[in-house]
Amino acid sequence: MSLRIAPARARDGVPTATVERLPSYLHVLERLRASGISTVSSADLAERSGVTSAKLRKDLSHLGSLGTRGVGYDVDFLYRSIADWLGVHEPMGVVIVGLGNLGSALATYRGFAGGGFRIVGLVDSDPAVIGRQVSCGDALVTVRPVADLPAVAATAQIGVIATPGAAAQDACDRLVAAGVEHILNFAPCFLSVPPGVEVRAIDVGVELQILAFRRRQAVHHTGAVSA
Amino acid sequence: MSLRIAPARARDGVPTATVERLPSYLHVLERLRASGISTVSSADLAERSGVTSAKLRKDLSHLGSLGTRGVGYDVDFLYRSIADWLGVHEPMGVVIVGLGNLGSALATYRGFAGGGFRIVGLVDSDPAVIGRQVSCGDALVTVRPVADLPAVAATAQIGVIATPGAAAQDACDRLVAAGVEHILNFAPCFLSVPPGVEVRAIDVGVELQILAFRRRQAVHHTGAVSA
DNA sequence: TAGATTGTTAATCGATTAACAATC
DNA sequence: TAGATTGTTAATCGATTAACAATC
Repeated sequence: MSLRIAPARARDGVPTATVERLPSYLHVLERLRASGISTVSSADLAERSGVTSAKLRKDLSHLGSLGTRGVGYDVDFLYRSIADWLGVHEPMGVVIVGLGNLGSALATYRGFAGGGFRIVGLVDSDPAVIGRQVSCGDALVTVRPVADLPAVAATAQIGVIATPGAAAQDACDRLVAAGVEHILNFAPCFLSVPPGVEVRAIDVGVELQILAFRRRQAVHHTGAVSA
Repeated sequence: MSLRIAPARARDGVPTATVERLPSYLHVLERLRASGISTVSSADLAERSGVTSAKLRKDLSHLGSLGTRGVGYDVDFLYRSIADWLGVHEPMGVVIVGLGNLGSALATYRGFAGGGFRIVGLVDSDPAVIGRQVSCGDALVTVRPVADLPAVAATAQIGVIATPGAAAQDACDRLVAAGVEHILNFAPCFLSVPPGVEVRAIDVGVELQILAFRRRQAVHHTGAVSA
C-alpha cells in the first residue's frame, strides 16, 4: 500500500454520534500500531472497539475513503487520518479544580500527559492541599488557591471539575469567568452555564444506578418487594 | 395533594434513553426534597436536570401519570415513584478491582455508600496495597489479593474495574468467572465479555478528546496547521 | 478470474420536539 | 371561570442496520 495524502477533511456534517466514537477507534489503532499490526479489516477493528462493522465503516466514510476494497485499512494511515481530523496534535491546556482523591487521580492520569493534553494548573480551596506538588506526567505542578484561578485558567482551554457537588457550581462559574468554555464535570450535579459554554458530565452515581437497574431487570424481578 | 399509590409499573417498553436519565431526575429531586421544596413543574425540574421540559414529561409519562395538570409534580411522590421504579431500595454489592488513585477515589465515593450500594470487596495485585484498610462509608474494608477475587465477588452483583488498561481484561475475566455480570469499566480499553454480561465504560481520555475536538471546532479552525 | 472487503444506499428503528387537548 | 401545566399526539429528526454494487 503506497503512501497516501489524507483527503480534505470536512468537519461539518459529521454526526455527533460518529465524532464521539472516533477517539475510541484512535485508541484501538494506537495499540494495533504498537503491536506491529499494519492492516485491519472493518470487522476486526469494529470488534476490538465494541461496535458493528457496518457502523464502523459508516463512521469512517464521513472522513473520506480511507480504506482499500478487498484489503482493509492501513493501520498507520488510518490512525494519522483520524488523529489529523480530530486535531489531536494541537496542545490543550487543562486546569483541574478540586484535588481530593478523584482530582489527584485525574492529575496523574496518563491520558492527560499523552494525547496532546497538558496540565497547566491545579486548584483547591483546602489549605492542607494548597502548595502540594503533584507529578503530572513529566511536569511537577503546584496546587494553588482558588483565588489564583483566574491567572491559572488564563492558559487553559479545558477545565475539569472534581470538587464535591456543593462546590461545583462555584468552581464552574469561576472557570467560565476566567474564559474557559469547555468543562468536564465529575461532580454529581448539573451545572448551569451561559450559552456558548459546553459541559460534559460524568456522574459515577448515575452510571451505577443504570447498571444496578439493568441487573435488577436481568433477574426478572419476580415477586414484589415489601411496600 | 392527597397521598397516592404508585401505579403498576411496567419495566418493559421504556426507552433506553429514558432509563438512563431517570437517575439524574432522582438526584435532583433528592436535593429539592432536602431543601423543603414540595412541588415542581416539569419546566423547573427539567431546567435543573439539563433537559427540555417536553423530554422530561415524555420520560416520566413512561412510568405512569405522576403529576397533576395545572399544578405540577409532588416532589416527594415523584421521588418515591422513580426510586421504586428503578428499585434503588434493593441493596447492591459492589467489588472494586484496582486500588490506585482512581480505585481509592471510587471506594470512598459517597455515591456508593448512599443509594443502595455497599462495597463488599476491594482487590488489588500490589503487595504494597494488599491489607490496607479503606474507609467505605461507615464500613472499613480490607484490600485483598487478586487470588481472593472469587470469594470476594461471590456476594457482589456489580464489579468496578479501576486497574491500568493492561490489567483490565484479566480483571474482567476473573469477575465474569466469579459470576459478576454487570461491570463498570474505568480502564482505557474495550473489554470483551461473553453474552449476557453487560459492561458500561467510562473513558476519561475519550471524554477529553471529544471536548478538545469541540473546542477546536469552536474556534473555527481557520488556516491550516503545518503538514 | 475469484475471493475479499470497502463505501454507499435505502430501509428501519428509536429519540426528540412542538403543539395542544385534557384537566386541575 | 380563567390560568396553568400535564400527558399525549403526530411530525421531525438522527442514528443504526442490512444488503450490495464497486473494486481491489
